Amino acid sequence: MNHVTEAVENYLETILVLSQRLQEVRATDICAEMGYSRPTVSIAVKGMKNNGLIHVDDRNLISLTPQGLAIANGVYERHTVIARILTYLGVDQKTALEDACKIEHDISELTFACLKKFMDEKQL
Amino acid sequence: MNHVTEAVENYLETILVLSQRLQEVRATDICAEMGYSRPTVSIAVKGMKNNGLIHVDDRNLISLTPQGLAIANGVYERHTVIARILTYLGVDQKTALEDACKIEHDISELTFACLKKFMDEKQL
DNA sequence: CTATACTATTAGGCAACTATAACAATTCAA
DNA sequence: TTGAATTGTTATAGTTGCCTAATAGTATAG
Repeated sequence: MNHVTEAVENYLETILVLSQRLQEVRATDICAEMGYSRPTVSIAVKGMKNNGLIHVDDRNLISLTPQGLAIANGVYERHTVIARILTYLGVDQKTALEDACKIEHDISELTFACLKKFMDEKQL
Repeated sequence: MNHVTEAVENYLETILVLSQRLQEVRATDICAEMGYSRPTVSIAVKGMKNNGLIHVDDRNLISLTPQGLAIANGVYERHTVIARILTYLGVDQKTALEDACKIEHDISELTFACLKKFMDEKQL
């Protein structure tokens, strides 16, 4: 598989979140959520489609493939754990979510496992 | 002042570390430390010089200006605190340092303060 | 059914940050 | 003191990821 960039991780995570929130997900929804222009999202969608990360049907509705879903779930889980740990350390909700959005792309499997273990032990 | 990119933060941090390790710091040393080509570092050095972050003397020796030093110290302090906290959570030394290199550019002032406070309380 | 609004794509561009190749300048050792 | 190695720079190019402007296609309301 190709390397998945931070940008693509963010697109996939956004699609996952939108899938839970909306009946249907289309490029426009991604624009609104991420604050990017339509051409930018259009090109990103094309790329992710070509890499088998998403499926785009004949009505332009977007869904995650199993492969894309696996990545999205991974990123989202990191996001959640990081945000929780930052909150536990005293960071306010808003900042914790913002910082988690960035850190989620940076940590190794190992570090993630340790963070998760720590929070599990704290029963949070 | 201009926005300092992650790349520039890394160059400044590297110069700080090299300054402590070596008598003199030149572009070549940065190449060796960071694994970048000479042209790449040459251009980065020129930019940082123009932005008043470093000084380059007539023998091409590089030093941090007060402004550059302030940034480098900030990044380095984040790096240290993050690496220590990850180690405390059970991450091995090598991985902790690698991940800290990435996370150090992403966390807000607020999150950094909380991380530091946590480690201070643990007396680590 | 047609005009409007909405959605998607194409074309062209720009800023960062990296690279290689080639050249210039400097240093240093024989 | 000259030839080789080291160091630095210029020119050129590729990738990523964003943009605006313009075009094309689709859906919907009158």
